[in-house]
Amino acid sequence: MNDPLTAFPGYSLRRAAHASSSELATRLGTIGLRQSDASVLMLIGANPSATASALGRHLAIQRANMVPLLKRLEDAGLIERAPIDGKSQGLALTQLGQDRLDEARQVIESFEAELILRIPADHRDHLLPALEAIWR
Amino acid sequence: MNDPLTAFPGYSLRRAAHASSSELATRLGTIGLRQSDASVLMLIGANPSATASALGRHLAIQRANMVPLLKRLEDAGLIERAPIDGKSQGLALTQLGQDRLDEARQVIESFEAELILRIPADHRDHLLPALEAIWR
DNA sequence: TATTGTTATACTCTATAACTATA
DNA sequence: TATAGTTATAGAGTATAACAATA
Repeated sequence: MNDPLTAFPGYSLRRAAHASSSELATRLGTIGLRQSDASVLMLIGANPSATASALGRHLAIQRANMVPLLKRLEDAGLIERAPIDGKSQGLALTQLGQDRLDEARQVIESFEAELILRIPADHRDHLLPALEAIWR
Repeated sequence: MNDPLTAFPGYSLRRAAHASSSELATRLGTIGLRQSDASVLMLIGANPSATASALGRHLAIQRANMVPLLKRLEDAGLIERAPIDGKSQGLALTQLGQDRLDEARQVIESFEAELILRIPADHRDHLLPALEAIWR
């Protein structure tokens, strides 16, 4: 089939992200996490007592959409909240959350390693800086 | 904020695709098209009398999800269907569809040109081959 | 006044299963 | 038997508006 789309980096970006994302989602699913769950756990792990709003801003997830996400993690016993002041609450991993994060990190790191290996060596080191120029 | 995610190409791939995708969606919205609409129009334009199933396979859109998409394009008077045999139907652009495709192409091409310019020159030519290695 | 957390809601995208009719 | 088109449906991601309480 004649394909005028694949010449566009933007189109390939979408297709590559979708393919890679589906694969990672499947793997994280085996430990009961979504990609957004894993992102939030990693960010809380690296920033104990961060607030929901701050995490959302950093991850480009809106405040309103953080609510069910955090509720899910809390209901699963992975995170807990502690009041900072009357308005904000700091988030932290429980021990179970820390353990789950360790599992997630293993899944993600082996996934990322395989992803990088798929890229021909002469293009490999250019990918991350090129992508960051697009969204950062 | 301490961020362990941005070191991962897979994460940056998602963020870059989302950022780029939102921007293009906004621009295509001004001419009344979604990204999937524009993709399908471009593919029909380059492959007259292609079937819905074949387009879907090529674009990674499932048969079932092609139905409302094509109905929308047909209702808007952009495409028409012609029976190939008792089972399949070939898709073609109407004159209105051809005109809309020309508009979409302008939007996409200027978008893609800007996207490429955002990437530092020494990384620029590596992006497309790296992305294609991921999903093709 | 701006921000935090929240509720409610809606739209889009994606996925699966099942059905009919035809190749 | 496999394929094309279709229906119905569900899950997930994303977006906006609005509200109360607090900084």
